[in-house]
Order: sequence, then C-alpha cells, then structure tokens
Amino acid sequence: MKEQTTQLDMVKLGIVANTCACFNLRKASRAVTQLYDEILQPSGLLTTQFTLVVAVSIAGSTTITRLAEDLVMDRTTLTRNLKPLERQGLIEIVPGQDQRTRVVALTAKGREALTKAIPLWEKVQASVVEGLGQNRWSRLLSDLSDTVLLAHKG
Amino acid sequence: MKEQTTQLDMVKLGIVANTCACFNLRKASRAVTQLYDEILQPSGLLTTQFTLVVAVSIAGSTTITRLAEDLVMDRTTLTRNLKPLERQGLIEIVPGQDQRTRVVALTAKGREALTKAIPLWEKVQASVVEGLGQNRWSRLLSDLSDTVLLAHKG
DNA sequence: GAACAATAGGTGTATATACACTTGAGCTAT
DNA sequence: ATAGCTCAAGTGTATATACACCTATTGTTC
Repeated sequence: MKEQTTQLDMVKLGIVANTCACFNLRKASRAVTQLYDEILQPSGLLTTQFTLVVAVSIAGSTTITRLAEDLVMDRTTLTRNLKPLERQGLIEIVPGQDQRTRVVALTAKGREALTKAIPLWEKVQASVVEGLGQNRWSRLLSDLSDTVLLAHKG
Repeated sequence: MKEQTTQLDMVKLGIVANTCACFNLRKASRAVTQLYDEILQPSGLLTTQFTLVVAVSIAGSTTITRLAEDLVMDRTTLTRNLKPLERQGLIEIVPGQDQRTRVVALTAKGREALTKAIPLWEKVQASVVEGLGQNRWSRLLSDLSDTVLLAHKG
C-alpha cells in the first residue's frame, strides 16, 4: 500500500499524455504543419503565411482587429505575422478612414503568390483527406470547429 | 465569361479557409491552448511546459532525441523548450553514458509543480470532454492520432 | 588503428504566438 | 467644450517552432 500514491500518479500521467486536448492538438498541428510546409515550399510561402494571405484575400479590405477575430488569433500576433508578408510585398497596410485603424489588403504580387500556391495546397490537402477518408475528415473538421467554439467562449 | 477565373478563385479560397487541415488544426490549437493556459495559470506552468514535464516524467530518464521523437517535435525545438524548465529547476539535464547524449530527468521541484498542476488540468480537460461529449471527444482523439501518423510518415 | 560515416546535440536565424503595457484617436456625458 | 471612457493598434518581452549549419563523440571499414 505504501506505493499507492506514486502508482496513482503514474496512471494519471499516462492519461494526461494520451488524452490532453491541448497536447494532442498541438502535436497534430506540428505534424501537419511540417507536411504542408514541405509541399508548399516551391511557392515560397509557409503554410501559416499562405492561410493568412487567403484570409486577407477573402476579407477584401479589413482591419487588424477584425481579421484577428476571424482567425481566433491574438491581435498582436497578427500584427507580427503580417510583417513578413508586408516586407515581401504580398500585402499592403494603409491607414483607414477611422484614423485608429489600419486596413490590410492583398497586392498583385500577393495574388500571384496565391495562384502559385493553391495547386500545391490542393495536392497536400487531398493527400490528407484521402488518407483519413472523406467521411472521417469531414467529421474531424466539424469536431475541430466545435472545439474552437467551446474553447473560445469558455 | 471574362470573370470566370476570378470567380473560381474566390470559391477555391473559401474552400481553403473552411477545410485546410493545417489552418483548422492550428486555429483549434490556439483556442485550446489559451483556455488551458488560463486554467493552469495558478500552477505557474504554461500548458506546453506542463505537457513537457509530463512527458519527461513518463519517460523517466531519456535523451533529447528520443523525447523529441515521442513528442513529434523537432529536436532543436525541444532543446529550446527545455531551457525555461531547467532554469526554473523543474528538470535537470546531465551528460549520459554515451558522451554525445544528454539525459533529461524530473527534479523534486518538478514533481511538486506537477502535483499542483494535475488537478487544474483535470478540471479544464473535463470541461472540454463534457462540452464535446465523451463519444465525440474519443473520436476526435483517435482522428487526431491517425492524422499525426498520416502526416508524420507521408 | 586511422580514415570515414553515422549519430547526438547545440547555435544562428526566422517565424508564430500571446500577455502586459503604452499611445493615440474617437465617443459621450455633462 | 472638455474630461473621461472606449477602442484600434503597436512594442517589450517571453515562449514555441523548425531549418541550416556546426561540433564532438561513437561506430565501422579497411
């Protein structure tokens, strides 16, 4: 009986490692990001940058704060993440009518990069969907979406 | 017909944003990490650090490279992530028998921090499991696990 | 046993992420 | 009109992540 507490801890630790939502999501993110980055490499865009350009493209002209909310990303993180894209000339950031805001928009060069990257994205995305199977993949997407809602509200 | 390509692109962009495995996994990771960090805060550990301490604890004494493989994490990332834990005295890193290796192990202080953090983890983890429902949560875990295998091999 | 390959690890650099704090512009109530 | 509040954004700092490159130790081959 004297080893009871230690044993209990070890059981719990195994449960943590095997079931922790944060750990397992981050692990999957790492693995998938590496795969996507590898395939997107010829486009010159990292996957995070690719998805940012896509988000800017869809939003049209939008402010930092609104874009950050769309992306479930801290506003200051977005500010930092936009910097490399601005430096490469893929997006431009100009003051908005409300002088407090700054408006982000895609440039012609950004549109070009996107055109080059999309077929690569389709390839790697298809490989993941095929690997899991369409049904399971759709289910995973929907589960992830609900997880975001759950975590983001409380 | 002259707007055809532009329209096609916009459709595709919506598909990318709504279905990209990398984007949606990272988004969920951000949301969940923020939630877990918030609840774990009284422990003094970030969730990433908590899971690292758990991994070291389970592995017993292990090398950097082996631990990195377990975590599906770049070896150099792990080296960097261990630094704050070593500085706080939660782990210790000593040379192994093979002089090329360095062996990572939990300290008494690390065990203490873990003991304080585990009940907090159980609370936030339970809220996620309850929110999604046990069945859906188990399914999501298994889908994530297969996604890691899929992405990590090719 | 010496030359070479393989292995374990660290550093330099760059990006991703977020919290605390600050600045400056717009809004509101009196 | 102005004092005070709110809102948008940036900076300082710290951690998380990974690639390219380097160093040192171990193993292998002749």
